[in-house]
Amino acid sequence: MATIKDIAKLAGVGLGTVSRVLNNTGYVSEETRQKVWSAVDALHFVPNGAARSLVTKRTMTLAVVLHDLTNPFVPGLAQGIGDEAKRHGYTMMVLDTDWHNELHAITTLRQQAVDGCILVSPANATELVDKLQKANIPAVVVDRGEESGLAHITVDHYKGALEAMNWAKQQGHSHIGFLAGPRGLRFSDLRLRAYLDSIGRQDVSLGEVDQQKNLPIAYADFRFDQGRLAAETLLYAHPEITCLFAANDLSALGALQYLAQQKITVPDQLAVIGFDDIFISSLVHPTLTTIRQPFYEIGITAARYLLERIQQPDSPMKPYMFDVTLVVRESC
Amino acid sequence: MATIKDIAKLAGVGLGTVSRVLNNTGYVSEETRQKVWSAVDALHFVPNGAARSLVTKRTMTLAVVLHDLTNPFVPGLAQGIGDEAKRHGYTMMVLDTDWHNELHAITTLRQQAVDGCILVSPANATELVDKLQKANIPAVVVDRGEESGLAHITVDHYKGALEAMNWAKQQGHSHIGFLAGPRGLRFSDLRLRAYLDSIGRQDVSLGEVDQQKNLPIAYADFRFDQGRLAAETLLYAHPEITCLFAANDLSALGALQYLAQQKITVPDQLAVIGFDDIFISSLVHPTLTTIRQPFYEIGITAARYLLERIQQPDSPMKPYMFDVTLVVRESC
DNA sequence: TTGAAAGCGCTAACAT
DNA sequence: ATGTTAGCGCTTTCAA
Repeated sequence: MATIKDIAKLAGVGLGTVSRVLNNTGYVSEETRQKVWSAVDALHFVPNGAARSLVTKRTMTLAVVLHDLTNPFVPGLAQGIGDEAKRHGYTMMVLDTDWHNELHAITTLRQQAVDGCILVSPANATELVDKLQKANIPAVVVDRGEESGLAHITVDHYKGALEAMNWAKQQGHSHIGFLAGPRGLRFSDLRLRAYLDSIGRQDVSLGEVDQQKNLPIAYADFRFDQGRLAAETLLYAHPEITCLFAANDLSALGALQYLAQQKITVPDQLAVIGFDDIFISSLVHPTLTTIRQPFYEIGITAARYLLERIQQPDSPMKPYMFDVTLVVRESC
Repeated sequence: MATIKDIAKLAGVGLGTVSRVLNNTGYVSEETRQKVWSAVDALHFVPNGAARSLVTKRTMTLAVVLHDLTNPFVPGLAQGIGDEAKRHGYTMMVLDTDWHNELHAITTLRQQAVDGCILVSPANATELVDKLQKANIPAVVVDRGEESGLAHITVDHYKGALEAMNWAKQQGHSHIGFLAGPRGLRFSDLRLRAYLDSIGRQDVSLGEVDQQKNLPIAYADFRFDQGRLAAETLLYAHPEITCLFAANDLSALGALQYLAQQKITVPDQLAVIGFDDIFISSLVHPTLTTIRQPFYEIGITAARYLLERIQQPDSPMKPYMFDVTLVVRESC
């Protein structure tokens, strides 16, 4: 591998000049510039990133810490981040924590010295961002940390769930069951809160939900197979239900499958409405009415925001709240 | 940020000793070892990857170059790679080329100096691997480069397509149409070849296919919407068809959607069989009969193979050919 | 078993 | 406008 020393020798100039040409900094005459570039071409020279990072303290790498690559909303998000990163000359590093090892990921980040980091709905945002801050790594959180004043981007989950409920009511449904996501995840809780408010149970706090056995709520934990089971449980316990609102599309899809097997027609006998608008939702039969989150745009924005914070670490933090859209299809 | 200098000072030892403790190399007395580690803990020291890379020439990073993060088979593959990489202390870097810029990605790789690279069905494998070789970056190709003696991993596409066809025939279908993938992609061509052979047209070379206007083949280019159109075209031109074999699940799903809209019942009026077994395929109605590729395992193997080649660059290359499995569901 | 010193390839400050 | 020099933080000889 050629080094700038080789380039300098071949071009007959000093080390500093080569560096100046490579980085377009300082004054270099057109003539020497040419000489350097042709030496670069001749030797197929590519600067050594490690050496460069060592002195500049920049790696031109962004990290994305996420929980599960196969989660259907992740690819769109990651693509947005990657595209925007590339546009600015950055590379994207992906750390899949598999819902644990978040701290381990942070250690990796510190070693690899990424310039910044996007945390996708981390389990413990505050702690992670704190650790990153100590290591001087700017971070942006997606769908978390709203309370704690971190740099974050989110979606109006509450409003989205409310819109879904309103649409269902508008379709004439007065008994709507809820397939809840995991408790403790903020955006999951927000959707649950909206559901409760919408059915007129503002009086029930999130902590009390589990005591209220008569509420038409079952936990599907955002998962397909749990969605099937939860739908079954819920319909058995609450035969009066005419519509299921699922906290995410995947569990709605599970419910849909269960209903198809039971020969329950959708939406005639039972309507279903989801949340997310993942790709699959427009393909299943019946197609799923849902709330769309603009994942790709969120990714773009997250990357852009992070890049800003990298350049100006103490610029004031702006809140980003994405709006969601009701996508009406066949299921409700 | 603390450096080993700080550690050395605090622990009252020399630089080399700290390094030896950190890397578990050479002899260090238990006592000094303790002293060093407690200094490390006290200062929250994390070694600087760039400095380390600069001297060791290793970055502990693997790159994955792929074309489209949102392609449904990618997440499983990437997860396999990432998991195996993590198990060996490596980090995964993802480069999404969006079907062009492959060469640009290579430049990034050279700069960031990854230790190795997995190319997922690159458009021009030989050229890329050649460039990487010149930069001393070991590479493993997934689904490409079989001809050219590169380190590669593939799936028995030919046999898989044959199995799909045999199953269709076994179900009593004698007029089977083909929704082809893009031409020129090796694994796409292999599936087409198997189709032709299976309908007894060994005489038609791949180059001649387009001249043979009477063949029941339409191009769906692996895409959902093209799958819809291709199904329509094909059924119009060849009403005798009773079964559609799609070169991948996504286009099969497109065909399925078209058929549902036309109130053509599947599999009674028309059977459909796909290739890939992406997640969605088990969720649509009717569920899709298809050929399963073990994406996660392929990812694991690709990473493991790459790691081997990193350790022993001139070890003999082993061919890896994954078997596929017929997954019988409702559509055929 | 340990400390000292050289050097990885580059940038940036300082001369010239 | 250009060459020289001093590190960046670490590993790795080489002595001791």
